[in-house]
Amino acid sequence: MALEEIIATLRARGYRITLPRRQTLQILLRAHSHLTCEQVHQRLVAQGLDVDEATTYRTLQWLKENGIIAQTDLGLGADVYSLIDSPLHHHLVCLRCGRISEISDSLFEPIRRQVRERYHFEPRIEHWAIFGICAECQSNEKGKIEPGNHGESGE
Amino acid sequence: MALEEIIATLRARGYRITLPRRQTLQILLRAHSHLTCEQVHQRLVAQGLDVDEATTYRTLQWLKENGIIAQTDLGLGADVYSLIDSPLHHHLVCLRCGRISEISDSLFEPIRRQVRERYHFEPRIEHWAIFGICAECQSNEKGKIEPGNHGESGE
DNA sequence: CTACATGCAAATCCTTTGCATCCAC
DNA sequence: GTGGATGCAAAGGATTTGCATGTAG
Repeated sequence: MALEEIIATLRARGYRITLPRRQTLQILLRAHSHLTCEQVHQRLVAQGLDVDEATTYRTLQWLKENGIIAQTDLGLGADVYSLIDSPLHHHLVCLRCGRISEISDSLFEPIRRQVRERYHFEPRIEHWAIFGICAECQSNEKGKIEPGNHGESGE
Repeated sequence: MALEEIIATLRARGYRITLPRRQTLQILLRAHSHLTCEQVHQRLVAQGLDVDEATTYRTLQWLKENGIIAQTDLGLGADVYSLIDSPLHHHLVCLRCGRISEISDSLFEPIRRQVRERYHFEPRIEHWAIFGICAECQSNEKGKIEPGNHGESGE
């Protein structure tokens, strides 16, 4: 979906289109990846827009409520925000090394269908993180935190 | 898994078994559901154990690192902690009314398998929340936040 | 005994909020 | 003109941390 198209939709819903809102949206459209609020804010400032970070939080919240972007916890401390555009994608996050990789949305289709059919629940699975251990860390430190294994220290 | 069995495992890993640790574990074993750190702490105090909440956070962290419990964000503000015991279960959380319902782990088996096979990634899907709109809210306020629909206000 | 766990209190840090001002419509 | 959006600054609240003390092994 193009910028002006989204803008028009939001305007049609009765919202006011301000410069902070327009530019925030533009940044997310161009990003092609997820960004923290802080990162979005930094880019806004870099573009010469003297906007407050609280406003950026409010704008992101608003875009989320309007189904334009998704909010995700990737274990980075701060949540990330990303455009909901097709094709959807999700992430694998390694609990050991922190590496984040991308996975296809197709894996989630079965679970979406079953949740709809069996529970009559409409799932919003737009940008997810699956935590676990990546291939590399599996070979490096086999099942270090597996229950039943023998670890060594509290940290 | 029984209390003493878990204790023995942890002791074998070289950890010290203190009263706060033993009783925290006991509370989680008896709970048969998820609890926030605050709730765990309250129960510890109610049992007459004058433990600090910071210690409770540390204990929960430790149990998590040792694969005994899972930590989940159910959208309640604070994360919840629950024993990893079979059969696993997960939750549907309604974004409208907040209702939380339980779903079977079997829905997740396909995605676990595919993540393992296709990405050689070992997923830790122990206690998840799927956010979305429950059946009741769907009929009450059809697709209020669907992209493409016409909502009304910022709040 | 000695290192690890705890108590206490303060700090962190993401996120939200109150209120006066401003501006999109 | 008017109500919604923003700036500013401060609060909020879950979680973490530093350090002295206590205690499990």
